[in-house]
Amino acid sequence: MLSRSEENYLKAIFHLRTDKSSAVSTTELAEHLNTKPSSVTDMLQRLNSNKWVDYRKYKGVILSRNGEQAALKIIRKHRLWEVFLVEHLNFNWDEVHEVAEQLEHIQSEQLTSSLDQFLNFPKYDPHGDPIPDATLQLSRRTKKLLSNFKREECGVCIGVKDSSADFLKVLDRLSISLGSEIQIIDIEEFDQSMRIAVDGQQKYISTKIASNLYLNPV
Amino acid sequence: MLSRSEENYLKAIFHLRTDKSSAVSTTELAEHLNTKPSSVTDMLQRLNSNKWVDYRKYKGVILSRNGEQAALKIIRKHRLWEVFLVEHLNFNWDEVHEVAEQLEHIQSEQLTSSLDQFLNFPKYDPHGDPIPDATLQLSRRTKKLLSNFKREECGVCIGVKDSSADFLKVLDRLSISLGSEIQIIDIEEFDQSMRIAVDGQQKYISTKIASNLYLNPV
DNA sequence: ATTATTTTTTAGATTTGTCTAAATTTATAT
DNA sequence: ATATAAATTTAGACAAATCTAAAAAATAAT
Repeated sequence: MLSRSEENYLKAIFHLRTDKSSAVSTTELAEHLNTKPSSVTDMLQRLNSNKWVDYRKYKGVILSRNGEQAALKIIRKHRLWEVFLVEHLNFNWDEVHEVAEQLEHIQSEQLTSSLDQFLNFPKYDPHGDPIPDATLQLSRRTKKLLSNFKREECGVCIGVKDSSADFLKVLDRLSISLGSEIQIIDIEEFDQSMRIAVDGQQKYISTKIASNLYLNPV
Repeated sequence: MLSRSEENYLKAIFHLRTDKSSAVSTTELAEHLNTKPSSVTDMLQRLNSNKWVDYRKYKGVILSRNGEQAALKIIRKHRLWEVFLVEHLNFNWDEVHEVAEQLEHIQSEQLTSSLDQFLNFPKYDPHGDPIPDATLQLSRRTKKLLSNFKREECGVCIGVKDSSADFLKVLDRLSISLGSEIQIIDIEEFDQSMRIAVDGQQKYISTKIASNLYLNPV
């Protein structure tokens, strides 16, 4: 069985690899996990000898089939708990992460599947990220950064790229949440900042905000 | 902050001390925690130097004020989660313990208090044990073992002494659960076995069963 | 009250996960 | 192509939590 620390490494490798699709480097992992490169090397050697990852000296690491399944299980639990915290315990979406980091390590198949059922088999978590189902499949949908939209185009907010508390607070202030309908009214030539309508209400947002919001085009 | 292992020691001392009210011995703790006496000694010395317990060589250990508060916090979380699992995730009362053992270590004041509220501030867990409230007070009520009742007396089932899966299964089979009204119809002189009525239905039970069921006399 | 037995503690070793400092390999720059 | 810088690994150490085996203290038995 995987230790908590091993689980965190697998999860980190998964997250760092999804966009990059090349091997993950020791330094990257060390930064992401707030630890030292030498500690990462040690752990990767252990995970490699137990076949959770494919790691080669100086060449970085990728998840094995087993490792990826294990990572998906943890992510599934993490995201289900986030839904529970927001929908039933009235957490704000910027308060859930820290607690979900702990809850994701609880070991009980029965707990995970009952929770899934209790929550009505949600497909997305409160940040719009997909929740692996019981067979660990992720649902995909087209998502496009708001910053890549053109004048007059429309979309529904389905997720965030940056999920830091700071950014989520900005969204709260702008009354933007998952499901908000957003229309691009105008784009400033000078700095690409945008005038948009959020569920009818006009707002003005910076490029930085626009480039961290995912919309599903309509 | 307490490690998971330290938390388990505090909880064990609390549980072993409630009935006994004398100091808890090293061997007792070792058995209860499935570990060796030498490991217990090590840990008690550490807990003692951090003022969680009052431990003296060869004399056993009791909780300090701090230690008792810490133990009550863990017990509060454990029992709240048990209520959640049974009432909302359809766990049977013999399936909750193992999972609650993990959930009790999650650190988040906000989580505990929101969960308490979500569950409507329950005073007792699914085994009838009292849940410490936000100020860590336990509600008390008179409870008497069924085996101490006399012919024709009545009571409401409010808890179990033995909460092993085996015993809880027996109770399921007898349709005895928390809140069941029980009347003693007859007691066999020979072996103290009992004929009782559970919510009107007559049943025959052994002394061993009777001496593990708590009733609130009416 | 001595001896024998049981309980408890100490000493020393082990595993996991981490660290620092030094050595090695890879990448970059002239 | 070689020197320099950056990234990575190795070696050795440490803390937490455990273990076994041996020593010490407390308890029980004669």
